[in-house]
This record gives sequence, structure tokens and C-alpha cells, in this order.
Amino acid sequence: MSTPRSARPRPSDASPGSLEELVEAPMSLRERKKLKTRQALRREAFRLFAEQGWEATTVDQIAAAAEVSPATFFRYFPTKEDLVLTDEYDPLMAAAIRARPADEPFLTSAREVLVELVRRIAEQERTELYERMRLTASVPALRARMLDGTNQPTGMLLDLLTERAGLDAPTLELRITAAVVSATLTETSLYWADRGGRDDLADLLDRALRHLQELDRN
Amino acid sequence: MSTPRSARPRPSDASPGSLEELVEAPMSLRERKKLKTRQALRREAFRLFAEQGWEATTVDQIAAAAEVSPATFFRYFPTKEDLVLTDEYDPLMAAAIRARPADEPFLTSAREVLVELVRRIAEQERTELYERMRLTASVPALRARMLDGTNQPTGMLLDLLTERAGLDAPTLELRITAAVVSATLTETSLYWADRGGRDDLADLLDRALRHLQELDRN
DNA sequence: CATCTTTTGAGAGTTACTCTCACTTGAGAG
DNA sequence: CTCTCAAGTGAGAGTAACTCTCAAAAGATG
Repeated sequence: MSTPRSARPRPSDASPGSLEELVEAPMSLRERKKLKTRQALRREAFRLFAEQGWEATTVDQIAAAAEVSPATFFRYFPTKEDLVLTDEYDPLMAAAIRARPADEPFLTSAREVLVELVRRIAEQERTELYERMRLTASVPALRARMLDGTNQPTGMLLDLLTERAGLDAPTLELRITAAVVSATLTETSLYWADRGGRDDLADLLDRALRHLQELDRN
Repeated sequence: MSTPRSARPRPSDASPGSLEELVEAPMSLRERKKLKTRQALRREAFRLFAEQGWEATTVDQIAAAAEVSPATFFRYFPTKEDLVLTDEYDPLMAAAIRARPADEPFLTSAREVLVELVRRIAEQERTELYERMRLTASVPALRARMLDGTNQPTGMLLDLLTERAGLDAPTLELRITAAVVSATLTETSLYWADRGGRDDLADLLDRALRHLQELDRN
């Protein structure tokens, strides 16, 4: 749920937003190879994280496991953190939010979309995203980066807010709304890390966001 | 406003909470020397940051300017970030919050204390803290660390919350409250970075916190 | 003054990056 | 099918933030 806008300038453009792994589109051989490398890096990385933990796993090890040179690792992910924090759900979320009626209060939209996202994740028993959230919440370096204003979902939500309904300048209220949503997302990931269950998360999220809805001005 | 609970274990105990620089107490020669070194490191660091920027300034340079070995730098500050993020106002804030009536809604207490703190800072035309907040808000690495749950004021506030009124387990609502406060603090620092003015900050903060007060349950 | 403890400096080592340059390999043209 | 160009990769050197160890220096204490 976070597309870091990397602190440092990206070496390569590093893939548009990447529905790549989700949408089947005709790709050139080159693009397919890149995708395979990307997936291999992530797969091996998560495997090693699970085996040895975040800190004990070096970039060199990951690169070796994925059978690329260490330098290549950084061509795919600008930092070790980005390996975990860059995901492909952002564009889906953005699209889902845009699909909502424009006059609907923003937090309502956000709530619906988030709950839906959680539902889908819970459905497909894919553990990867689950593991990713667990890691994000438990590794300090990751948590820090995720929370960074530049890298967190708030940025995206803020963009959507300003884009929608022609909201002009980012006013203080606007930014607080975004911050609140971001805080809620943070809560979500913390909750996830603590309990590990995910049955009632949707409920909790639902409650929490309803809770915050009174703040909604847009 | 943040006393990082460092991700890594601190090498030395690195000074209790340090009212040291604010309170005049009889100190041994040893302690006085340590304090001097600490102050020298910070002073030279901020000077270099102002001259060359955060990234261009290396720990070695700072150590050299303060006339200690690079290794010694890390005995005083576990990371380069801590140099900026560790400050001495936390205990003051904590004391101020504790001094408030116990049955007062938490957000009211927080609001009063924060506004008071801002007022004081604005009063004394000392630019150091101001500069510190500017840095914190503008350097990605700093912003990220400051926002980290482990390092941010939320931790302290959370502790105070649980300690006060015998609030037992950290419930979701509780943590959301903390997160909201944290988000507000974030907003504050972002605002500070953008505008640079500090006349109306107290007003804005006041408004924002009043705004959030409806959420208050405790 | 002598001893004990804390603090420091020197230096070597690790890891996350960055940069450059030469090599390989897919893409597209003829 | 091949030639050319551009994109992607590997090797290797370099930097900066740390970490660790060990011995020397210096304050505290009797």
C-alpha cells in the first residue's frame, strides 16, 4: 500500500507503476525477463528474510540467490527497503478510489476501498502481502520509511484529494485528513503485526474509519 | 520533541534524559567534560549542516570539527540522525502533561501543553530548535526516523496514556488517539518547514487539536 | 601516590549504496 | 539472416555510516 517516491533519484525509471504482475498484457521478451528478475529478487529476498531475519540478510545474499550481480539489485530496487515497500496495489487502490462517486465523502470512499482490499487479501490465501505487512510493521527501518511523508500512502491520497472535486490548495484541514487516514493505515499495520490474525481486521478498520468520518469535510 | 529509543542498542547509556543542559546541578569534572563534548558535537554539526547541507556533511567532518575521534561521535549519538532528533524537551513535556488534572480529556491536555511549548519557543528567539525542526521536516532520513513509531512522541504519549487513569491494555481506540496526535505533530513540523513563519502556528495547532477533540474518549 | 573505572583513539571490518566502463543481448531495419 | 543500436548486466573500485576490539589516557577514590 505504499509506493515510495524514493528519497534519492531512481537510477532507472524502474517500471511505471507496475500492474505488470497482475495484468496480463503482451510484453516483449525484454520486459518479461525484467519482470522475472524482479520477481526472483523479491521471492528470494522474502525467503531469506523468513529464514534469517531482515538485518542478517544482506543485499549480496539476495542478489546471489536470485543469480544477478549486486549492482543489478539496485537497478531494480533503489534501496533494500524498497524491496518490501514497493508494491503493485497502489494503482489498484487509486483506480478503485477514482471509481467511487465524486460527491461521496472522501473518508467513506477510502473506507470502502480499504475494506474491500483487505477482504480480497484475506480471500486469496496468498501469504506474501501478509508477510510484507508483518515485516513492514516489525522492522524499524521499514516502518520508518513507510511512515515517511514522502513515501507513504498519504501522498497518493493527497493527490487524489486535490485532483478530485477540484480541491485547490492543500489546506491544513486537508492535510490533517490525509494524516488521519495515514495514521489509520499505520494502525492497521501495527494491528496486523501484533495479532497476526486477519479475520476481524476488516471490522476493526471499518469501525476505525467510521470513527474518523466525523472529521470529513470534503 | 522526540527522544528516539534507538533501533540499535545504545553503546553507552548516553545520558539519562538530559535535563543536563537546562538544569544547573553540581557535576563532576567527568560529567562536565562529557557535556562539553556533546554540546561541541551538536554545535559543530549544525554549523556544518547550515554550511553544506545534511548529506554533504559526514560524521568524520563533524568529529574533526569537534576535535574528537569518529568513534567517539557514535559513543554520544548512536546515529547521525540522533544528533538532530534527540532533544531535551521531552522530559519537560512529560512533566507538563503529568501536571495536568488527571480527569482532563487527554487531547485537551496535549493541546494545552503543545501550545504552551510552542509559545515558549517563539518567545525565546533561540533559533536552534527552530533550525532543528526545519531540518527534521526537510531531510527525508530525519523525517522518516522521526515518524517511526518507536522513535516518535507517540511512544511517550502512549506511555503517559496507559500510565494515567489506569488505562489498561492498549486498545485500538487508544492507539488511534495516539496516532492522531502524532499525525498532528507531523502536520505541525511540515507546516513549519513550508512556511517558516511561527506567529500563527500556535493558533493553527490549537484549531487542529480542537478539531480532533471530538474523537477523545478518555 | 597507587589503583580502579570510565572514556577515548586507533584501526580494521561490514554493509548499503554509487559510479564507471566494458560486455552482452534483445529489438528493429534492411 | 545479419547488422546496428539501445537497453541491461557484471565487475570492480569507491564512499559513508556504522561496529568491534584493544590498548592508552585520564578522572575518581582511598
